[in-house]
Amino acid sequence: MEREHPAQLWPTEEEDAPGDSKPARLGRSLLSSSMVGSANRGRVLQALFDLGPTSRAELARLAGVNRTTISGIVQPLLDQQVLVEGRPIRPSEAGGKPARPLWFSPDARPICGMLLMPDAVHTCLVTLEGSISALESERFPEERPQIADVRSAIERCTTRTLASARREPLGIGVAVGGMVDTDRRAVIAVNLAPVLNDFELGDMLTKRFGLPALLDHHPRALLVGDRWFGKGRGQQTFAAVYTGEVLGGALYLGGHLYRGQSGAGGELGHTFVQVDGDLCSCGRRGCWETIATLGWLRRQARAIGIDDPDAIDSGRLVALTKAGSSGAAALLDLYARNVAVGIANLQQTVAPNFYILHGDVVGGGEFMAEAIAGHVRALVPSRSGGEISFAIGETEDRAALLGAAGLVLSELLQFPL
Amino acid sequence: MEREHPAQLWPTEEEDAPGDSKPARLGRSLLSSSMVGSANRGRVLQALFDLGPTSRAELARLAGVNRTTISGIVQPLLDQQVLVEGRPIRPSEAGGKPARPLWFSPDARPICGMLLMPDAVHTCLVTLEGSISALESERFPEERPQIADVRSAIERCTTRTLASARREPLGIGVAVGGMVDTDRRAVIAVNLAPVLNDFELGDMLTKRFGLPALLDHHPRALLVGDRWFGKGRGQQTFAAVYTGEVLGGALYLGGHLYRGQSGAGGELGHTFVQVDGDLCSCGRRGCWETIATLGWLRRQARAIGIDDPDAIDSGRLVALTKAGSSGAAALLDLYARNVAVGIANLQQTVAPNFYILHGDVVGGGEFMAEAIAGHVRALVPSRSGGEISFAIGETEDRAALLGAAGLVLSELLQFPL
DNA sequence: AATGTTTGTGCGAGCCTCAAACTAACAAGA
DNA sequence: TCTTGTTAGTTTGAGGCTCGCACAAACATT
Repeated sequence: MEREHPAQLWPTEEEDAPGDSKPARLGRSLLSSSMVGSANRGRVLQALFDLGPTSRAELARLAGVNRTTISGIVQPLLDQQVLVEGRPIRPSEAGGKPARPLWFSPDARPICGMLLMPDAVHTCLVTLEGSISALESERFPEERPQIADVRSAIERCTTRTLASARREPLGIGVAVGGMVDTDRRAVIAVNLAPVLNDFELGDMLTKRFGLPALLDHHPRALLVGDRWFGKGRGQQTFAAVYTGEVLGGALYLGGHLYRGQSGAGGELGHTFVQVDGDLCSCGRRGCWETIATLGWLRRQARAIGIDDPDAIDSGRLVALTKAGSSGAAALLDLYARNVAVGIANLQQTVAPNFYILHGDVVGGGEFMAEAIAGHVRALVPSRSGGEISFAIGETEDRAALLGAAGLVLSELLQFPL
Repeated sequence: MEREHPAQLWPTEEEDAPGDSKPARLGRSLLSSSMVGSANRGRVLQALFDLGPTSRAELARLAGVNRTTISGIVQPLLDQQVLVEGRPIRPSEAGGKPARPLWFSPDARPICGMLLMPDAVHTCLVTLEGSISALESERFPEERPQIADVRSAIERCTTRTLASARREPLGIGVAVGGMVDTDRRAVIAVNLAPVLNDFELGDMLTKRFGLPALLDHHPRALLVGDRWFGKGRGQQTFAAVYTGEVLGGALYLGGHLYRGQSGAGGELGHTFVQVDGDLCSCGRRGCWETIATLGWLRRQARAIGIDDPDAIDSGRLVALTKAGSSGAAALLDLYARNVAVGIANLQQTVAPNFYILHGDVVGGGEFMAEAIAGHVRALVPSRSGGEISFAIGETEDRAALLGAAGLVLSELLQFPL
């Protein structure tokens, strides 16, 4: 792996150091001509992601700019082997010079994606085309792991993955199954793994591997994975919703990943849907998590006498329903309704209008998604311009790692205006 | 009122006509040099709003740009009398040439603010400094009003207000007490005033008065009023929450007013906080409106035997509590808690961290706001970087009209990047 | 009166996009 | 086969904008 300049996709601005010494910014500061260059380069690349292989002329038409502009932006990217020209496309019957579609080079620098869970770490390389390779995993010691164990496990895993990279990765993106401070790039807390509390993983990775590193929590990573590599491709506004043992969500609003202060927001699991309802693990009452998690589903399954209730999930529930179990059908409907309640609230609050479902629901397939969609539509007062649509995310393992890589991509493509 | 070029604050771009003929945009299209000019002009003006009167050198320092850049931006604005130079400020003891603070000229073109309620219309002029003048009102006929009556009432009212304008206003902003389609600039529906349903007010105003006209619903107008003229001045992310006979909210996220598809979003009143709870006016059960409106408060007041329960509101509730009524104190606490539930959900979902309270709560003053704030803080799981703060908005009449004017201002200052 | 400091203004350089002209590569038809 | 029409991509010069530098203006201090 030869050594390259750290950030060449969006070249050589000195990045705002964490301890930014500049005085409080005026809004965000003003634009300069060179920023226009960076921003437009990012937008062209983003358009390529959204459209798939596209010629310069087509890009120029869609953007409403001059062809020469696109050529000027694209040429350096071709030189850097970020992009390549595909084979000429037959012109229409009107004739004309064949267009050469541009697409991401397989030889472009990859991104390292990392998934940090309570019990293990997974790493891989992701190309700009969205293919995964060099997948590695490392489990943490089960008995009272020390932070040193965790650090060395992460280091080993990452080292193995990076060894497969032919070019230096653009950065490392980490999806964390817990709370994250995106500013400090640190893990705040991970349920069931107190060893990870207050763990400055971002700094560690940057120091150890000399690469930019970004952390975010799991649902937000799923969202950006969907945005660049999945069903959210090309969407300007949508939400990702994760269900399972816990609930979470993330928002992509007006072409930007939304993060609240230091990465808050999207903590949907602990919104109230049943004031003074059942006790939640957070100590409050009536959180959405009390009625829409797998834990709730298991309790209900047991109550109505479904076989092996501890192993119930959307997949089995759909199978039982299709096999004719009326009890399962009723439970599925109630579960779908309960999930839909939280989504309906999100729809009323920010109206993303498009939802990508992740987690347990994926196992239930289209059937489950349709059940939820139906309830959401019934629970949201109708409104003009408000068709609500749903999609199912990638399978769990791929989604999270693509998402982790997507965090880096978001940072590279979204020039901060 | 002499005739001027329609949009001179942000001068002479041909605006995107409503029936924009350009093909589907690439994300949003690329930046050009001239857009940099417009965007930077907008940002400088925004900074002036946020900072108050400020010299060129100071602006340049805060923005981290060259002084000449600011001079270049500001000079045309001085020529157009958008800005004026204030009197020189004494230099510090270090000496130096006295700075000349820039501020909005009282002779700058004003904005026409309009508030459309079920029973009446109110109009006024708002200067860029935020002062209100030429206030006019017109009531609609009480018995079965026809749309023609409403149109002529609005025209008369607007004409009287505009007659007082020394320069042609920059535009007309309308706050509507009901549902709005911001794209079509039309009223969709107003509770209790079916005559207003599907009323294309924006087009009518533009045709009749030759001015740009913008509509938005009431809570969103309150938010932008706060942003430019009120407690939200200079904030990058915050929320406005309206309580009273109905509930509503609006979001300012990352320096931009947030609108969902065709102006949805912020319809907090019909988020679920009590699944299968009391029947709501919308036909669903357990909406936030069933536990946090004045209607709920009146029912509770009657139930516990408070004097004149039909006239209860935050103001009286606080007064009774301070006078020592334990029943009122308990009711106040419950009311504050119920309001806090919806805010806590909003905090968990988008984490704006700063809330400006409008509507009934304003009458209860700091006491009421503190009660709500306390409950919100208790209802939100604690989290790093998450101090939640509250402010009380302007009194109802001023807030809505300033907000309506703020809609126009947002459009002028936020150059769409 | 001299010195130091800060504000605001010309001037040329650099970066970026745009318009127009030009070359390259194809289809269709005489 | 040759001409015409069409589309893709490149070259070149013009115009906008910001930046750095130098300079005049206006103040405080000594």
